[in-house]
Amino acid sequence: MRRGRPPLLGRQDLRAQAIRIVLSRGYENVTMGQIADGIGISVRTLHRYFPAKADIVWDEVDDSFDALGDRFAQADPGMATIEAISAAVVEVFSGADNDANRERLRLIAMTPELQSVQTSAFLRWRQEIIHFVARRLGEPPDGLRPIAAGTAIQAAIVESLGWWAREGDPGSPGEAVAWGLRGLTVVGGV
Amino acid sequence: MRRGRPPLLGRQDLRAQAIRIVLSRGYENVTMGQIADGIGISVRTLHRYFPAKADIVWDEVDDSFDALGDRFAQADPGMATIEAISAAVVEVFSGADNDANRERLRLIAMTPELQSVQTSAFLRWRQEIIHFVARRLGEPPDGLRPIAAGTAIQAAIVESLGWWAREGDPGSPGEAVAWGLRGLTVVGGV
DNA sequence: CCTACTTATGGCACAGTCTGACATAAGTCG
DNA sequence: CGACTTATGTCAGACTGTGCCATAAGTAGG
Repeated sequence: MRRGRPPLLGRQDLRAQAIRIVLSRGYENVTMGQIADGIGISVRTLHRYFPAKADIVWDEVDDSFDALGDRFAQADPGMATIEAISAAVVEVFSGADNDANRERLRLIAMTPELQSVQTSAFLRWRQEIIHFVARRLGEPPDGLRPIAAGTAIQAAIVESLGWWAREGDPGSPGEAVAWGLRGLTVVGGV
Repeated sequence: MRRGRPPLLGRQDLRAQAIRIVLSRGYENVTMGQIADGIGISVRTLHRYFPAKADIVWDEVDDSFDALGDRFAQADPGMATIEAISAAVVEVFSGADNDANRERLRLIAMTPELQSVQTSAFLRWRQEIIHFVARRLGEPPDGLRPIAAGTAIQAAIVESLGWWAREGDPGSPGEAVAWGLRGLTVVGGV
């Protein structure tokens, strides 16, 4: 059996409760202490699960990593790179709860501290995209072009999601991403 | 005449001294208190000139804004959007001191806290690019495609500069940016 | 049951960033 | 000289984040 003292709450529950509190009061208006109190744990424990406050909001992205990686692996080799990435993101988002996502993404889009992300989740996601681009270009993942293009694509995706959340666009988040990435190719050609 | 008590040091001198201290000891190894002591001013005053610690490093970018905006205004209408932006950035950087720039950019590239930027300078710069893209696309500056593409292009530029500084690339920073942005168009087409 | 071990949690102190309120210094203008 | 204006300094405080150590709550084995 599993040794040691069992956690009071699973990571999922913890995250759900924390996000609920953050959404209800606003990211900048609530402190880690208030979040911890609301959940019923100590601040120290909260910080152990989420090293940075921003991780509370971004960490949920972790769940879509495996899915995204799988989509990349299965991507049609004949499909253009950006199209393949767009398709993968669209699929990952199509299964998600749009209303909950919109609320969380709007929070990110409207909170500067959350937009400038160096969270572990965000970095892992970027690496995934960079490696995919590198394979497509046939270049090493630490080369200039994969890094520059991968980072740019990630930025476009995040910005598209933010725009979708801010504007209250009637479509799905996946559609917004597809549009945004297509805008990238248009600019590249024009 | 100018009323009130004159500043002890101009903003330029302040910034130069602060950057010198940061570069010599490392961004994360030096505190605002140590920087203030090194200059000979109080921490509070230092914070008044640079609201965030990251501004000390990024603020110098401000100087190239007007130049960048001018280049955009003079850009050849027949030139492709990315080419025009690339050319403008190259020109702005060609006049700069490469060694000093490399040192500062390497600091940014190797300090996570400096890469995730929401500094005022960075945001102004982004808006400049977004507006240029919007004019080229004939779309409003708050539309999805200009925002997504503009943000992506800025990310590619910054990432290219970081790569150039990290790798010790023998070329100029402008060349690295040109390469990185070209990689963006390649991915868009492939 | 009792002991050893393992893991989660809590409490505490602390460094560091950043802000607000207020006093003080150093100029100009009349 | 006195009124005004601007820059600086001092102080207290909130907040994030980390290290250290004690404690709680389980399991495994005698």
